[in-house]
Amino acid sequence: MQNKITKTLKAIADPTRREIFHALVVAACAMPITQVSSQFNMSRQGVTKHLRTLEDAGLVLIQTKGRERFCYANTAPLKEINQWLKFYEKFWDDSLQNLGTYLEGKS
Amino acid sequence: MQNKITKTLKAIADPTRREIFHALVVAACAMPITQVSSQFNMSRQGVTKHLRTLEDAGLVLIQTKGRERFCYANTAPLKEINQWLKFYEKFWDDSLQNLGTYLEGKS
DNA sequence: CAAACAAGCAACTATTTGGTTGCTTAAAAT
DNA sequence: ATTTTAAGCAACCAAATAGTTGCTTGTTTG
Repeated sequence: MQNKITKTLKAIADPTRREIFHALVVAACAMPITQVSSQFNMSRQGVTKHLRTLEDAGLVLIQTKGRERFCYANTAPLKEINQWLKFYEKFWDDSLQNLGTYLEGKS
Repeated sequence: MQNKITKTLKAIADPTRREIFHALVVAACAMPITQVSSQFNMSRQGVTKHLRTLEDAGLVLIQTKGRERFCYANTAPLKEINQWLKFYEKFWDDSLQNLGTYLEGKS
């Protein structure tokens, strides 16, 4: 349904999800869901939903071990966002002045 | 209500909005709303709503001239996303291998 | 085996989002 | 001065989102 970059952007557009993702990145080791959710002022199910969104975007990988499900951050999908941004870097710092130029010509 | 980066990310998380933004960037000149909306298979009001979201994120600047409202892209807010990404660049390419290492230690 | 624990599933709710249409206002053109 | 045009506003709608709770399932552990 949604393409990859849209999924990734939507995943990180939510501040709670950015926090969850960040926590997993800095943890540098896999964590079972309960342990993740214990760090947030939210029900386990709430966190699970966010984790699923992140997993769907590939930003979190989950591996089952017995009754536990270990979550781990994967930053790779962020590369695509970086690529997307690269195109617009060319336009940084000259947008406003162009607007000025254009509007002057009009008046 | 929402902080800046969240607004920016939400704005570009929508594919239609990314298209509108892109069209304005490559146009390199300000365009009245009707002209923007003519490029999309959507009502003018639909496009206007998206433009407002983009404007609220600072990605589009709008200046009124008579009965027209000229829209212009401003890429500056993307810098903040770039900053956000920078932190995670450090972790690119080693996420998966760390997971492997961790899980091996567990078994 | 029984108790405790990790997590999934389903149902429900409120809010936000992406879109529409109809009507009004104000500026420009004829 | 009338008509056309640009755009705003408001109301409405369906679908998605962010969250909750209650219950079940399956794995550990005592």
